[in-house]
Amino acid sequence: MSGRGRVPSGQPTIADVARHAGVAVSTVSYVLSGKRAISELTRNRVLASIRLLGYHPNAGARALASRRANVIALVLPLRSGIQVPVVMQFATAVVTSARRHDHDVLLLTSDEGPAGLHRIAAGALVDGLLVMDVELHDGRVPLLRTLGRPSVLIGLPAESRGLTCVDLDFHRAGQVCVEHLVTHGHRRVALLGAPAAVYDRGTGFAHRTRAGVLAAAARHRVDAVALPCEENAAEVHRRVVDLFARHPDTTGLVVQNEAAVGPVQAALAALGRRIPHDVSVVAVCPDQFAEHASPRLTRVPVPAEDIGRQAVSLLMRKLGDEPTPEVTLLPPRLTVGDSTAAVATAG
Amino acid sequence: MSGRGRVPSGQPTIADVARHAGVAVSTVSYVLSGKRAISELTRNRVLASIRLLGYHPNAGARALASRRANVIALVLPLRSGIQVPVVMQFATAVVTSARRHDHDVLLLTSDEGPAGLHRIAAGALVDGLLVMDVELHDGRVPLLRTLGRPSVLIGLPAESRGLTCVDLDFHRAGQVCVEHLVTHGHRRVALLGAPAAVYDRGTGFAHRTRAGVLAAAARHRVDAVALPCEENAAEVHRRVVDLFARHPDTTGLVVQNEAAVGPVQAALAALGRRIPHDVSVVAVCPDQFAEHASPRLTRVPVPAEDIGRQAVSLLMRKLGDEPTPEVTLLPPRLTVGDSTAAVATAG
DNA sequence: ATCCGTCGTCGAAGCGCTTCGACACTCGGC
DNA sequence: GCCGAGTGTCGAAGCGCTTCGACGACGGAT
Repeated sequence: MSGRGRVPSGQPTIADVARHAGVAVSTVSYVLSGKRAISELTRNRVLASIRLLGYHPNAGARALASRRANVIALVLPLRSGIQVPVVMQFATAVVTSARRHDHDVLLLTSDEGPAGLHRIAAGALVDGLLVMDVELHDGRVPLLRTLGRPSVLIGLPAESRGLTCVDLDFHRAGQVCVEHLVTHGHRRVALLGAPAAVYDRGTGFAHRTRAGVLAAAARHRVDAVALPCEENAAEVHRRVVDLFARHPDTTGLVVQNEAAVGPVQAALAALGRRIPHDVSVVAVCPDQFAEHASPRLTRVPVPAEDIGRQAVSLLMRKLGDEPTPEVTLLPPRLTVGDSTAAVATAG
Repeated sequence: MSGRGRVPSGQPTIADVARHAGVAVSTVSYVLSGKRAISELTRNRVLASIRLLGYHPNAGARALASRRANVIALVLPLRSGIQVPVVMQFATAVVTSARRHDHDVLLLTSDEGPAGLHRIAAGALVDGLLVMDVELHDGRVPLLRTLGRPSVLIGLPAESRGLTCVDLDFHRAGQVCVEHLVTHGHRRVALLGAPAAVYDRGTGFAHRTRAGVLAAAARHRVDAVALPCEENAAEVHRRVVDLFARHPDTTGLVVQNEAAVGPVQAALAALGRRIPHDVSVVAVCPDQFAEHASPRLTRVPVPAEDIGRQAVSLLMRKLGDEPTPEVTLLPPRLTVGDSTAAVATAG
């Protein structure tokens, strides 16, 4: 009496398909992978059997034999102050793009620390990693180099040699905002940026935007201040009041914090400054958000979808051992809304 | 001349560990799984070798041999109008809890449709599924029954027989809000709920909250209206103005839409109605959010963390073939803030 | 007719792990 | 001194798939 026999899983296996189609197991495999020529006739017979039996290849077996899990990791730190909706947009773009490349996405937060990345990578649970919310001096960067698996960063650390990074060109975005304001005659502008904690830990996009704003202001010889900006209404209110107390002649605002946009508008209203008559506002934020605000904001959208797609396709290229550029910065595009106007001619 | 020899992966295998420790492969396996007794001495020797070699078990091989991937799927539809931050909170709670149970999380959006769920489940990529944003008549529910893998719903469909569901008791939450207002003497209340689209597709939590609000109002014989509520400021403003035009004697507001809270406050301010002197506001939303609003809101927090943890632990129980309750509803707790007060005695 | 190159298919050897039965041992009870 | 019941360890058989080499069959060139 057989003896060992573990119970069969219930799911049909490739052997079942082969038997049903009257071909060898390897033939079924080649039909599925397309790695060898198979006659039209055989292919159709096999495909019919597959459909009939409801066959789905076993992921574990496939990963084991092919040394490819067809899964990529999405590493999301989920720190305080991150812009949740933007992150979510990235995540969905990544999942969707990955599926187009026949890969699935494993979600990793960082609270397991470096050990988590090791476990995942060394255990061959994933073929490659996508790392989000990158800091200028990110501790994960050296780690990535030791993992022995391809990775792509969404964001740009200070030192990008040997890496593959994708992001919006936030430096340029900051410049573009200021230039737009300058073109409209504004001579004193302010950046209301990310929460202080985000700058403190050296998050790339915040620093780069600030640098861009300040650089453009300097070049055009306009006065500029950059302020961090928390996300709750009371804080924002205080900031704005304070800003206009110190610099009453401020007429241009760059806001890089979608959560702060509403409160900023409210605060300006409370100060009796109208948008755009008295103060022009440019936002760096997801497009949807800016579009539904009222007035419709002049903005530099963060193209989360594009970036996510790019990131995935770069990672796929690396998985296929193709060379990839170290840094891919998407050019910012400024969309004019109703929140900016020429500066009012002095009384 | 070996011949076949594929290149070795580079990662040490269990065989390497066994050789290094001078034991059999199976012994290493038992040290790792604890499924058979191993002497202290041997265990330590093996563990030392593991650490020394930097061994991590290959996930695919393990999944194949044990028929357990140690991965669960998190199914997020990501439809319009979902409350992104809440969803994100769930997601991170799920990932964290899953790790505690030695599982990883595969992120699935629904844009691949039912086929995606089949692929994942039949291919044994995951051991079980966690399904979020459940509608009253969710098309995925019958599907889940056919997958042959355990699943847990975060949310509550109309028909929950044979399922396992976890959620906040939103019906009770609605009641609690109204009761709080009634206790403070309010006689006309309104619910500003989720966006219309959310009700239209029959999302459970929105309907259940509305039902709870209306039921409590009826029982306490106070007047109540329930309005859907979009997320952009202009819409909200119109709604609120309209509400008070029709029912100027409204003094209690239940808001179940964190994105709308700010605009609601602004609209009330614009109408010259102060919180809480003229109008009391109770929010159903994540705690963090309510806590940082000003005034600090009276709220029924959505305990995303708890729910996520519960969901995972129920799923783990199902994976272990233990019985689970069909419906687990967490009791709502109302936290008093500064946005509600006794109704002003009529002038 | 013969030879060679292609095409389509097959069989078998793993991939790295878990798990089952077998097989020493040791130890207490009689 | 022997038996039986644990203990601790080993060997081997898969898990379901991919991939490599082999090998007929066929067709065009010689």
